[in-house]
Amino acid sequence: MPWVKGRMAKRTRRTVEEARAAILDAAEAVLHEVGPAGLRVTAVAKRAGMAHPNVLHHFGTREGLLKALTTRTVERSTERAVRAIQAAVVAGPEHRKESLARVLDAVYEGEQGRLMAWLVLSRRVDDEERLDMEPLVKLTHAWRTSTLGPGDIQETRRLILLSALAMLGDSIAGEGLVESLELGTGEQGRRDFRAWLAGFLIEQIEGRRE
Amino acid sequence: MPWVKGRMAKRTRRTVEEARAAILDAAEAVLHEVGPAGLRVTAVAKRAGMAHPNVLHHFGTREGLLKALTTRTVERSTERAVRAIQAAVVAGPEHRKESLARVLDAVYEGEQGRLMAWLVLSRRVDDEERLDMEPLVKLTHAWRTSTLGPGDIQETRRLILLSALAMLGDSIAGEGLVESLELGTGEQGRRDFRAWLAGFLIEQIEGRRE
DNA sequence: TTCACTATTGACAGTTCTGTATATAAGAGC
DNA sequence: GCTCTTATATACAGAACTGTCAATAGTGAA
Repeated sequence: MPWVKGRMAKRTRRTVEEARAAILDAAEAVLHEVGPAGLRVTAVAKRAGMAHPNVLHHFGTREGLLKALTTRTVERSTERAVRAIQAAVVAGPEHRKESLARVLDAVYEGEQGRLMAWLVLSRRVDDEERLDMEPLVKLTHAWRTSTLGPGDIQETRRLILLSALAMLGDSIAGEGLVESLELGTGEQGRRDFRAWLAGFLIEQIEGRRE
Repeated sequence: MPWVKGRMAKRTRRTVEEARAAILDAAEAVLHEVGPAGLRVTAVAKRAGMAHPNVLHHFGTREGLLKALTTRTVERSTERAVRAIQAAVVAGPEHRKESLARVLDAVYEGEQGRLMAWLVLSRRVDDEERLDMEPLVKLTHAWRTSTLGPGDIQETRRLILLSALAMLGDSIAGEGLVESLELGTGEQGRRDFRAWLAGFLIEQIEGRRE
């Protein structure tokens, strides 16, 4: 049977890598808004500027797309965190507070926090994608001891946990809560809080040093 | 036209209040698992043991159901928090740490934390349902000054923010992160962390008192 | 230029889901 | 008992969504 119905649109042919990246970027934007359960293959395709079967061609199924996106997000997040801490280490002890503030900013910077929150909440991270926190613990503890002298590593672990949970909460509810508590408006209020938190953590560590 | 197809099932007729409560309970359980975007009216009905049009009869639309559930969840959460803090106030200064730990436990106790996380993340709280934190601030500051003497209320606000964000993060990622950081397993690890956090907060406040 | 490969597309099938129309039975009130 | 109200049920319509299939057009290699 000949092929007559409809007129074909112009096609832009990408390499496999380009196509996959474009689709993942689009999926990330969609997921940022509606979360994994609300992610529609058609919406992703539309945002990526292609027909939806092409998305399925590259990722097999909707579920495959979500899995790939989860992997990429987790990798990027841990990468980002490790790099920020390494930067803090080389910055030296005299910039403790600024470095720590920058670490806090970096961990769930921009949309990454919301993405992680969605993925964790829908149990997509933590099952397949167990986070490996050990390098982060080692790095942080090394940084801490190098600037403040020896300390309890369990305490480091707890402080990391506190920071991680607070940053995760911040990326979910930060804007609303900062304003509800009259601690400033919008992004500035959140940055102020993070700066304060950095100082708070360092004071606490110093107070326990002896 | 006569009505012949199918045989009617036994019916249990509830009052409006009972029916609405049963449906909201079912919806809460479903939402706990899959979030607002994943909530299906049919799934709620099945869980509540009724046919799905009955759900729509009571709440109009799927959206109406979600709105009602959001309202109920926000009310319950704030109620719970306020009550826990009031209990802490009457408990007196000698039980500061235990009281604070119990407040932290209560805020997002059980499934409430996950529910709030879903609702905030999908922007269902914060638009219509702006949280009113002022009573909580007042209560907490009164408690703080009554046990520790006068202090900066801005600091109280920041500490509340830190606690709220950490508890929110805890209800989302607590289990996984506590284990990843080797700070205990399961619920016990989280309780330990909350107890430690209570002590941490109080030490910090005392250190800044003078 | 020609050819092979495959990224991309339009059309469609099957399922699922929300919302509606209509019928019925469980109670409440008389 | 009888009637009226309405919570609940079945059946169905229409839309949306995922995944399949076959056709087609870029693109690199021969």
